[in-house]
Amino acid sequence: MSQTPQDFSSLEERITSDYPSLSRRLQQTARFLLDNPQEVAFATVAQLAQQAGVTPSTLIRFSNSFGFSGFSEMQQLFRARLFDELPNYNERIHAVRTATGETPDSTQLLWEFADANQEALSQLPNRINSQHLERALDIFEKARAIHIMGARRSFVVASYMSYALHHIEKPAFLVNGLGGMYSEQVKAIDHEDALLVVSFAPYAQESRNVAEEAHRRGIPLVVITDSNLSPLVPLADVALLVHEAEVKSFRGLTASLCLTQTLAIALGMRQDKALDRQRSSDDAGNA
Amino acid sequence: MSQTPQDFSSLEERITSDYPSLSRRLQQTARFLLDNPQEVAFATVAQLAQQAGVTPSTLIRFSNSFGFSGFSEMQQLFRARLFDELPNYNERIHAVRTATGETPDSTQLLWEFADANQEALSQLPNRINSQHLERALDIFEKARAIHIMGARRSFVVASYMSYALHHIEKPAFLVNGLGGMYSEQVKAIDHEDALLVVSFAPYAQESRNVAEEAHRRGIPLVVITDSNLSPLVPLADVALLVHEAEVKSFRGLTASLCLTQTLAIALGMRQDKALDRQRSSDDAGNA
DNA sequence: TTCAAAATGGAATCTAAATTCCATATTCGA
DNA sequence: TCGAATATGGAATTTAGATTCCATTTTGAA
Repeated sequence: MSQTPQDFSSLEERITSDYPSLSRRLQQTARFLLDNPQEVAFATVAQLAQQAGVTPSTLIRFSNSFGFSGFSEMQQLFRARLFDELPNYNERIHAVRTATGETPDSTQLLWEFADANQEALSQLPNRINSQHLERALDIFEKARAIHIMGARRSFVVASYMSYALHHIEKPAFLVNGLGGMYSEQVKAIDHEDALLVVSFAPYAQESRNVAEEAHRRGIPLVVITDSNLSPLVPLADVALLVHEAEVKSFRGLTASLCLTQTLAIALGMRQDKALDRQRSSDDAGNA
Repeated sequence: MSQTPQDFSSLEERITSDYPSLSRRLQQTARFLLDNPQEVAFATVAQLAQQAGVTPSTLIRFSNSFGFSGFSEMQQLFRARLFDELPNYNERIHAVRTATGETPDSTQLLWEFADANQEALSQLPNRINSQHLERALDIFEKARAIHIMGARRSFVVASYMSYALHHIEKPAFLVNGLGGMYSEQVKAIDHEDALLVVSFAPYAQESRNVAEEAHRRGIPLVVITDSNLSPLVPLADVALLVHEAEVKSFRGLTASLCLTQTLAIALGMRQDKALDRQRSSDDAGNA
């Protein structure tokens, strides 16, 4: 006696292996489901039944025969699949919580944070627009030096970017406002440089000011922020949006850090390529 | 009078441009919808309303105000988006990889980083020893103030800890070596305080010096590092070990950040509990 | 060929979700 | 500070969809 499948891939397997023993209509249903998993995730029983050429009852029976309480239950697996194979976040948290008793102790909390951050990371690449990413890199590559600004929470991201850029030997300066000299630091930015501003709700005033100043001066501006509604978006040449995990009303930074890491390394790879090209054209010239 | 949006991106645009003229609740709704398009595609009005912190009516009103006959009609756009944008995580990675040939472009890289960091996060809670975590929290809770030190890459983690502690209103000082004054800053640490040193291979000399100084003076020392073989471990009262992801020989920081987040919030929860206890015993005294 | 068992379709029912409506609260201008 | 206009929450209602049930059909063994 086999278990009811808990995720899409085991369901898929089960259907495939049981297929020969199914009745004509159920086979027809099976074929349809495996061929159109996307459709199944969204549509209603009636719609699917029609498309599959069976009756709604057949779909229900099919679900029941695989151990589900009804079609809806089975449909959840088709939906979860679209969420990058991740089952429902809340259910998992809940599972951990009940397993460890009522009071969430620090280890419990660690699980929750790790989980929430994983979730954020899994969605990050889907949410980042490839064109935007490329354009940000174009700007950085052209820039003689990159200036980076982030206040409060965003400072962490800014300092990481600064570190990573040093690592790939791209000139980088952290606009840190030491001695209250934000605006002086912005004034020192050359027109051949670029500026990266990182800012999340509630959007520190210092960051807005710096972004505005750079915008006014026509300095190429890339921003990393959390929403299209951020006041920095209208000022930016390119805006990269990240969505961070939140646990106990405290937001993480993993997605932003991961994006930052990517920006720096991608930039490093571009630089290497450019250097290679330069070398080989030099060789050609010498030959 | 503008048209009802027919696809997700025009809806997104419309929401963004109309945002300022919306009421408080509708703005809240707008933010939620734009931040969680995936969720919106699947969940029911009631679930979404709860997550967004509004009532179901608000979601309907929101949909109506953008010209839809109801929420369901608007939801179709969120679904359509998933339908053509997201085949499947693995398929996606593969598609990106083959489409771009051998050289991984920036988007490909983003997938790799996100994936690697997810992996690191998934192992983090298992690798962290619960007792160690608790002991670190004990030390922090007892401390009047927490001093934090991290150089280079670890500086990012240190500054995040500093931010997070301010957030929970625990006195925190970043030992930043401004003006080359590391040792002066360590000398200023009181015996009732605690020190957190973050250091990863190749273990910056400054961090070792600071840790040694604190150890000599008998100041409670917690370290976050990457191996039991780290020179900081013998000096520490508690050592927390994290294992970071590595892509293109570049290490991430997500696991350390996640641990840091946990430390801060767990500490915050302890403080709250202590405060509650204090209050209720005060009440008892008054009665 | 017949009959019992299994499968099927579709109407009837039941459930859950979407929507409407209205009383209350909030905002904003006078 | 008041009152009108607008916004909001939540209960009541409606609607759509899932599920069940049963009469009919098909299958396959004797």
